[in-house]
Parts: sequence; C-alpha cells; structure tokens
Amino acid sequence: MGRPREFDTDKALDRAMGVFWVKGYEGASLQDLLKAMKIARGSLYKAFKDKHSIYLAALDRYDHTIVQGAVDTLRDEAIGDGLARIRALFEAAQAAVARADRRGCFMCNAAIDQAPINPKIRAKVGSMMKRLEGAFASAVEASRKTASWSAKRRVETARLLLNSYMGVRVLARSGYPADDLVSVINASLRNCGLEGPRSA
Amino acid sequence: MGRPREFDTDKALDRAMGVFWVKGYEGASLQDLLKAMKIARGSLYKAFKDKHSIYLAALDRYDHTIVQGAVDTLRDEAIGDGLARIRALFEAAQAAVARADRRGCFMCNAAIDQAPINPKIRAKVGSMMKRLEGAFASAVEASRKTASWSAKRRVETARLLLNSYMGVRVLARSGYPADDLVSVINASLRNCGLEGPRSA
DNA sequence: TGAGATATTGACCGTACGGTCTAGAACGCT
DNA sequence: AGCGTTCTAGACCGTACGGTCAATATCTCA
Repeated sequence: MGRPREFDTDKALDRAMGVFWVKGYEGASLQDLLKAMKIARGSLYKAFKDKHSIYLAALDRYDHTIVQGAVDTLRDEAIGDGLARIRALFEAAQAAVARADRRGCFMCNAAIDQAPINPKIRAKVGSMMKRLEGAFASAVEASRKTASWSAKRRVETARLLLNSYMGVRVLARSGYPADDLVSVINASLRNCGLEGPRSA
Repeated sequence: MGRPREFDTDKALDRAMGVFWVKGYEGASLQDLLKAMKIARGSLYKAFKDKHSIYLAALDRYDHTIVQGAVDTLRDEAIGDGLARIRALFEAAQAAVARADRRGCFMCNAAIDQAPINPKIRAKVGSMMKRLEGAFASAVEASRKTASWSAKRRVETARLLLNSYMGVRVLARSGYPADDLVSVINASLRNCGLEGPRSA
C-alpha cells in the first residue's frame, strides 16, 4: 500500500553507522547523516523516529553485521582451535590499524559515549558485550588446554579476553602506535593461558 | 595591575573536568560548564580561549592530578612489590564502581571521544598513556619474578597491563556488572605473569 | 481510472549553541 | 585621588542544530 520506499533501509543504516562510528552521537549532525545516507530530511524522519532512534538502529545494525561476524569467528571450527580463533579476531583488529583504520569498535565507542546517559543504549551495549563474552567462552572451551579447567576459570578467561579486546580497540582509536599495539596483542594471547609454556 | 581574578582557576578547571568527564566534549554545553564552574560567560572567555582550550586544560588538570596519582601508586615502594601496586590501582577502579561511580577514566573517554578528531588532544592522550605505561613498567620491574625476564617481555607486560586497565575503565563506564568486573580484574592480575604458579 | 495510502522534498520553525562586546567594578601605581 | 589595567556580568549576535510540515509524487486496489 502506498508509495514504496526508494532507498534501502539497511544500506542507509550502514551509512549512518559509518558516521556515528567515526564522529560519535553528538558529533554527528543531521546534515552529516543526511549527506552520508543520501536521503532527504523528511524521508529520514519518516523512516526513523528521531536522531536517537537512528543511532540505536545503527548500533543494532552493527550488532547484526560486525559483532555477529566476530561471534562467528570465535565459534568457527574451520579456523582452528580456540586460540586460533581468538588470534584471528585480534589480528583483524590489528589489520584494521595497519590499513589506517582508526575507527576502533563502534560498540566500544558507544559504551563510552552513549551508554552512560541512555538506558536503551546501555542495555543494548550490555547485551552485545555479553554475547561477545559468550563467544569468547566458546573459543576458550574449544581448546585442549582448558579441559581440566574449572568452569569459573573458563568464564574468567573469557572475560579477560573480552577486556583485552576492548582495550585494543580503544588504544587503536586513540592513536596508539601500531607496532606497540602488536606487542599488546601478543602479550594478551600469550598470557591468557591457552598457550603452551613460554620460553622466557 | 588590574583587577584580580575572583575565582581559582584550578578549582574551576576541576569542575569543568567533572562535566567533560561525565558528558564528553560535545555533550557538555557552555551552559553546563558555566553552571558547574560558577563563573560568568565573560570570565570564562577571559580566562580561557574557547571550549576546546577548556577541554584541553581540563585534560591537563586530569593528568596532573588523577593520572599522576596512578603513576605515583605504581611507583610507591611503600605499597609493596610491583604486583601489590598494580593490584592497588585496579582495586581503586573497582572501588569506584562499588560506590556507583561509573564515570570511567577521563583519559580513556577522551581517547575515544576527542583523540581521533583533535591532534592536540591525541598527542596529549598519547603522552599520558605512555607515561602510565612507563609507570606500569616500573611496577613490573619491582618484582622478584621479573629478574630473569628479557627487557622485551617486561615492556610487553607493562603494555598488557595498561591495556587491561583501559578495558576495565571502559567496561566500568559501559555499565558492565560490578561482580563480573571483579573477575576481570582477578584474571588480569593472575595472568600477567607476576604471580606464583596457579592452583587450577 | 479514481481513491486511499505512503514516500519524497526542501522550505521552514523555534531553540540552544558557541562566542563577542560593552558597562561597570576592583585592583596597583604615582 | 586619578589613571591605566584587568576582571565581572550578562545582554547580545549569528548560526547551525534537531525536528515539522505542506505540496507533490508514486504506488495498490477496487
């Protein structure tokens, strides 16, 4: 019924996500968003409620694409054992920095920028983080080394890895030297307890 | 020579810092700042150049007070060996969350919020991080366990700890459950290599 | 083909933003 | 006391912000 929408909502949301990702909520003006989304003002307000709703929808889109991609990586048996999957995730973060992509992680950015002042976003970020933590836990369990571990230790290791991952994405965005970031990642992987004994 | 300033610049800066810390750069309006700083518009623009300058000055103030406090903790031999000092720092972060202080760390917030778009702030944040990293390195060296370590491993451990610390402050701000944050901290301290062998 | 429904467009709106400026007040110096 | 200097107060300014709306276009269905 009625005139069909001329633009693809998901594509527009991808573009809005890109703007919010780089500029944050307050830093992204309506004009920025409209230009990136390539739609007119009225269309935007027809399709979404207001700026907050666009942000939330963009975060949701990030969840279903990027975060889900990370979750899939951590659960992908084809990549290898748990450590290999975790390494793949960290190396993807490193690769982004190597190609001068310093946007960091939109979820982490939202955690600092909007979560404290917007309950809906706080809830959304919280659930995304817990899902990622769960995926880390799956990877932790997919390792010969953890067979003898207590459930508690496995959970704690998953949380440790989530925490390290967040740190890496924040450092990346802050402009931390790329080379030094490599050593952060190496140390994180070496110290999470999933490797064999170290040499020195 | 002229009428003396009626307010204390550092006190006003402390208050501005509080606003930026909670709300971020764009989220803090001039009105917010003036109300918190308890000075008139004209006085603010006489004492500082513009909003950017206030932010930078507030970040500087954060550096000289809070960050320096963390650095001092990590170098304070009275607290104990390196691990004890590092634990003290993480427990302070945990204590903040316990008393419902979810502001996180202003330096970390600035890293995400302003560092990517403002070169001066990026440089400032970078130098603060490197100073904190150096302090972590001092603490790492102040441990019997690290005597046999290579210089490289010590540096990497310092970076690992800086990274974990950043993660903790971000998770704290995002609303991550307080109890779960405890286990993140425990795992970070247990896995940084400064403890004796684990039980399981 | 006409009625109803929905989308597009961009002009338009009120407001709150960051920043300036003018009076007047409070000092040091001679 | 008079002068130069600096600070305070807050009215004022232009602008850009997020959001609305009326006119028009494009669809479905009877």
